[in-house]
Amino acid sequence: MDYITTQDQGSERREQILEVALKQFSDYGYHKTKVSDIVKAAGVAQGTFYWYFKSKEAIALEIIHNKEADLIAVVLQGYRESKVTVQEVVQASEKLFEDYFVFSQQNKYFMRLLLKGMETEESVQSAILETRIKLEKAFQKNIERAAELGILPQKDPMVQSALLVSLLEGMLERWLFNPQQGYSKLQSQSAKQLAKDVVQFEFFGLLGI
Amino acid sequence: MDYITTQDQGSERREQILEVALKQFSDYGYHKTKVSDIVKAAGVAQGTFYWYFKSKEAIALEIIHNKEADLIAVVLQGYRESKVTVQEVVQASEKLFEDYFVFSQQNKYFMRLLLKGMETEESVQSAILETRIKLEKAFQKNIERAAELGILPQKDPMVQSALLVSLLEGMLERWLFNPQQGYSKLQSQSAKQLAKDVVQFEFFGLLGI
Amino acid sequence: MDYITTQDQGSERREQILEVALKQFSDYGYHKTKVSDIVKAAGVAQGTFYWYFKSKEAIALEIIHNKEADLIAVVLQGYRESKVTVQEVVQASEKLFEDYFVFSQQNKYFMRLLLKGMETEESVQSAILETRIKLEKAFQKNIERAAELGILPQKDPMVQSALLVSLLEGMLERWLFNPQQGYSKLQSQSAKQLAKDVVQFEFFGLLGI
Amino acid sequence: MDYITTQDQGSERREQILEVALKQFSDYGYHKTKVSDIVKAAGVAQGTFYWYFKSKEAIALEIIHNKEADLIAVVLQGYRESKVTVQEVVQASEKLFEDYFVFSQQNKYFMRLLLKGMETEESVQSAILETRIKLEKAFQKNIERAAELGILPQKDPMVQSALLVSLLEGMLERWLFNPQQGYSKLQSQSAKQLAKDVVQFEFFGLLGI
DNA sequence: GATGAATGAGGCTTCATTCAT
DNA sequence: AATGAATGAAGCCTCATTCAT
Repeated sequence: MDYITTQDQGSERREQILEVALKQFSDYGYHKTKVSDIVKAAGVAQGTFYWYFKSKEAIALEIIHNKEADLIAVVLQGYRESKVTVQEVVQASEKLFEDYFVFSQQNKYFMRLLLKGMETEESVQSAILETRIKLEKAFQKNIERAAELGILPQKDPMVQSALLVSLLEGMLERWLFNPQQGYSKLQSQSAKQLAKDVVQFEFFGLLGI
Repeated sequence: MDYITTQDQGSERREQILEVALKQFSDYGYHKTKVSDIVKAAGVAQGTFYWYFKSKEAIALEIIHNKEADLIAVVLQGYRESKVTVQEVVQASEKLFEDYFVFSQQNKYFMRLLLKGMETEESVQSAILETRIKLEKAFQKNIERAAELGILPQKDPMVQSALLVSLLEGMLERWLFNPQQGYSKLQSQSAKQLAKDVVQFEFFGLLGI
Repeated sequence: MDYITTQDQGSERREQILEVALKQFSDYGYHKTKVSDIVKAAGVAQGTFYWYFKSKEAIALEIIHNKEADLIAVVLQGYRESKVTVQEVVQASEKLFEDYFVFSQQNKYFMRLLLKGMETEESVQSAILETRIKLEKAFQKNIERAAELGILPQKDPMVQSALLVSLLEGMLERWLFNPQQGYSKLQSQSAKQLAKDVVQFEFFGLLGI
Repeated sequence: MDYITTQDQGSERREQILEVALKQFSDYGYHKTKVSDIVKAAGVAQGTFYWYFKSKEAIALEIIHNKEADLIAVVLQGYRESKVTVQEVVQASEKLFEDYFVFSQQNKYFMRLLLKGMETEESVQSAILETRIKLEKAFQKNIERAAELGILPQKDPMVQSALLVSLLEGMLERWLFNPQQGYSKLQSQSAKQLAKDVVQFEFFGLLGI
């Protein structure tokens, strides 16, 4: 007989409500997701929601903050080793982008919130925006390092990271979220293949080799 | 001496409500924009809104459809003349992107709706999505033509237009909409300069000349 | 060339609005009939309605009062001559009921208002009720006279007229107004035949000769 | 000692709202009865209404359906035993009519809805009409049986039941619902006495024995 | 911890009526 | 006389949040 303590059963419930809320926010948006929907899907009573969370806004905020660190970690980790040749940088980029796409695949709902930026309270909006900025900063830092090493031409790194992240986010959106026409070929690609396409374009543009 | 007829004064009211609504939808989103807010800002009574529009949903739909054609026209027009050298294509691209950014600047609120894709009724959502798809299709067609002419390498034009539009939309977002930190340098650029940056990256990538 | 004065053209409009309103009140009821519906059907502008009538309530009141006198006249006229034999009374009744049904047929919409007693303002309600009471009083007076002449047994004339009018109104409703099942045979009857049925029942009951 | 469970307290609230709504619908009609009136009279908040009922229309429908079965049962039960003489049939009729009037007295508000047929949504209208048709069918069936047994002359049973129900409904209206003049004597009668009057007229008419 | 009934502010919309022309 | 745009009170309903148990 295992002595399962009940002390963290609440925790489990909490986790479950969080998950359900994330999915619904992502699928239907913040306003169209009613607290009553969340509790129904989570199989708890309406009051229970408010035992665990102060408000609908609070749970949204928590959802954002929860995964922020994980996402940033993916990017920062991607550049840890120093590289010296273009070849190495390209390979590192490929690896990084793949990680980014894999993470997005595994955290589809979260990423949709981040990109589609739900229409919600100021506080949540800000949280989303900040996360995205942090992410872009992480990319920017790496571009700067590569420029210092003479691997990349010396151009405005802010603009370059903006271009790069635009690429990543745009492709991610089309790959994971756009349900309909046109992108079926894209959607059947693996994260690795998608990363390759982006890297190719990133470094060499349309005319590229 | 012009005899200004009063006959379209009603039309003016209508137009004014449309404008106010567009701005508010763009600034605060669909759900947070109350009909009562719109009429207050437009200086008319609540009932007046319903004299001109069937519902809140209807005005949103009309807003989208209103400018769709204009936007598409900008892109289609951009490629009318045939080009034969890379130089010409690059220049044409620059011109096109500039037009796109200028249009966006002049229709800032509309473009924000399009990109941030407000959380709203199905019908409006679809209208937005369709507009974006049409836009991308327009770009795709031109890439295909350039490939046929041997100006661009023969790659998947769907992926290439997706990459391109990602670039444009991402930069547009950072240029026009992101109110805060980091993008001040970007935001002070002219549409022309921004177009140059994007074209440079588009054709030659990070490593480009 | 006829010199049609335009002075009563307004009158015509007025009449037309009255007619349209009567039909709509009867068909859809007071509350479900909107002033905007009436004017649409009458082919005039919304403001025109209020040139002719003080309010929606006022037009309803006028409609009721308009035909009240006609209806009462039908009943009072029915008993003008003195009768001395049962035979004569029965024949007179038959004639009277036929008149009543014919009038109802010709004033279908008005009679429906009277019987279904629309859900409306107090004042209109009262007007309807009063009309019905006047009608019943007219019947009652005649029953009293017949009783005095020894033609009818001396019973409570109030109850008898109530019974009689119940009969008339109930059959009228089923004959003219009930659109559906069961009454098709009834509905194809003439006013004369219907009057016969009612008179038969009135004087002799179910067991009657 | 009774252990009154609190489990159906919610049910009590529901019941109370139903009752209040029935009374108000009956007294003022469907449209003039506002949901805000109902909850005020019931002493609950506006939202509470919508916890128990989907809409104003839904509660009206439920009210109708609730008592329909009871009413039909009264009529059907009235004729269960077989009768062979006129005397027996008359007595059975008297009993049945009395039951009908007693039920009506006890369900005054419901019966008013049924007879005055409130101006409301299609669905409720239909529910009311159907109930009335079922009732008349029940009467018709019994008249047919009496005719088969040779107790009543062979005439059109549809017409006869129509006449009969007209009588019952008309008298009920005057007995229970007409607040004013003229019917005071009627209104002070017992259900039994009223039933007698109607039966007398039903079988023998004005001239009756 | 958990329930679900209860709350009430506030949103969208309708519609009788008024007003400027 | 006539128009039709404009008004605003008021109705139905939603839904985040609270409360008694």
